[in-house]
Amino acid sequence: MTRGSAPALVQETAYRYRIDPIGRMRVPGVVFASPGLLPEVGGDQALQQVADVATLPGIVDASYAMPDVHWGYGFPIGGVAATDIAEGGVVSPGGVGFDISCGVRLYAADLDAADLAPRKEAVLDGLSRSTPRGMGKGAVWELSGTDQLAKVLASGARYAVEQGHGVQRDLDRCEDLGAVDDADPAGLSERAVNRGLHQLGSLGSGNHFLEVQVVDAVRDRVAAEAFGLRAGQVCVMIHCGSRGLGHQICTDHVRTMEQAMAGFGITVPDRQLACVPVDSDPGRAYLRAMAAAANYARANRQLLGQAAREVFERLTGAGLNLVYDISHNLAKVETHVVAGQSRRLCVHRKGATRALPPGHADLPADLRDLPDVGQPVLIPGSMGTASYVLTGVPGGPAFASTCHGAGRTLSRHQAARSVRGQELRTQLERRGVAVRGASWRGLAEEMPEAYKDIDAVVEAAEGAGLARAVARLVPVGVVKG
DNA sequence: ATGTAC
Repeated sequence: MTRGSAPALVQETAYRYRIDPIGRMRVPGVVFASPGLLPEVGGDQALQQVADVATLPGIVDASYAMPDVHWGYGFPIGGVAATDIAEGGVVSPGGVGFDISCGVRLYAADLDAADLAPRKEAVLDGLSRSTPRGMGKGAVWELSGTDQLAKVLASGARYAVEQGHGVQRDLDRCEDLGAVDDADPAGLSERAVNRGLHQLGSLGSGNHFLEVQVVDAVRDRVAAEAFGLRAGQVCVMIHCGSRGLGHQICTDHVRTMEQAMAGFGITVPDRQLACVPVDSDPGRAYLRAMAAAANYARANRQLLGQAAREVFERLTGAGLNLVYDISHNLAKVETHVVAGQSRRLCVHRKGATRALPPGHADLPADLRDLPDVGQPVLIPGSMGTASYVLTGVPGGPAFASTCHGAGRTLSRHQAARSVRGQELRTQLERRGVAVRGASWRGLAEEMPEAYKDIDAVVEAAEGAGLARAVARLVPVGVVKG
C-alpha cells in the first residue's frame, strides 16, 4: 500500500522534489516547490494524495503537484495527472473538482489608477450592485427555461455574446474561443439542470471574487504589451466557476463511477479517486457533462464581466478589454510527447492552470505568431494580496501546466476563529482596498494569512520552469462572494 | 467549491 506515514521527498533540483514509487504507485510523484514553501507544501495529507494519484490506471510520467498544492477531495488541489487514453487511461471527477471549470477572467481597463481614484467608491458600489453573490440567490441572466439553458451548455460564452452580452474580443481571448464542442446538455440530471437555471451570472461564495486591481509591476514588457497590459493600468479580475450545476454533475458522476469501477477491474486507494477508462461509456458521459459545465462557467464569467463593463462605462467612460479567460479545474484531451512518442492524453488539472508555450496552435490568433509570448496565465492571490499574470514557456515539465493561486494553509474554521470580518474589512480599507462583502463570516474565512505567500508561489513556479511572470497586480477594491 | 448532510 501507499498509505501510512507521509511519503518521503527527494530533492532533484532547486525547485523540484520527487516521491519515489512504492506499493501500487505506477509512476513517481513530483512536487514543484521552493525550500521556503517546502515545510508547508500542502501538508502530509496533500503529499499522500500525490502518491495516491500515482496509482491510477494509465497515468504517465508522474503525479505532479504545483507549488500551491494542498489537500483536496481525492486529488490534491494543485495536482496535475495525465492518463494515456489508448492504454486504458482513466478519467476521474475528483481530478477536476466539484467546481468544474472554476477559473479566472481578467479585463484591462482603458483607465489609469489616478483616474479611477476619485470615482473608486462609486465604481465599487456599482460593481457591488451588479454582481450577484453569496450562497444560492440571484443571477445576472434569468434564463427562460431548459431550452435556453441547453444553448448555454452547448455554446458557453459564444451564446452569451450572440445574445448581446459581450463583444467578439471576449471570445477571441477566451480559452477554447468561448466554448468546448463536445458538451451534452441532454445527459445532465434533472437536479443539475434545475440548479443551473437560476445562477447564470453569479459569483458564488468561498474564495470567489471580483476585484478591481492596478498593474503594480511589469516583468515582461513584450508579453505584457501583447496581452494588453501596462504599468499603472486598472484591471478587473473575476474568479468563479460553474456554481451548483457543476457541483451536481460532479456528485452524479462520482456516484456512477463508484458503482462502475469494479466492472473495469479498477481499485483505488481512496474512494474519492473514483474513475473509469476515458474510452468507456461512463467515461465519455462524464467528459460530455463536464464540458457542459465548462461552457456554463465561461458564460457565467462572460455575464459577470459584461455587467462590470457596463458599470465602468457608465461611471468612468472606460472600456474593458479581455486579457484572457482560463479554467483551473478541468480535464482535457490533449496531445503530448511522452517518451518520444506523441500520445493522446486526458490531462487532469485540479487547481492547476494550463500554460501553453509560444507558438501553440490553441493560442489566441493575435498571440500565436509571437516568438516569446505564450498563453496568458491568470493567478489570483488571496483577498487583499497581489495577483499575477504569467505566460507559458517552451518545454514545461508538467504537460504545460502551472499553479493556480496562493493555496490555503489555514482551514476556513481556523481562519474564522482568528479574525472578525468587521476587523478584517477595516484592515483592508486602511491599506487602500475597498471591500464589498457578502457575509462577515465569509470575509473572515478568506483572510490573507490563511493563504501561502503568492509571491513565493510564483517564484517557485518560475524557478521550476512551469511559467514566466509577466505582470504583478495589486487590489484596490474587492467584491467578495 | 456546494440549497455547507439524503
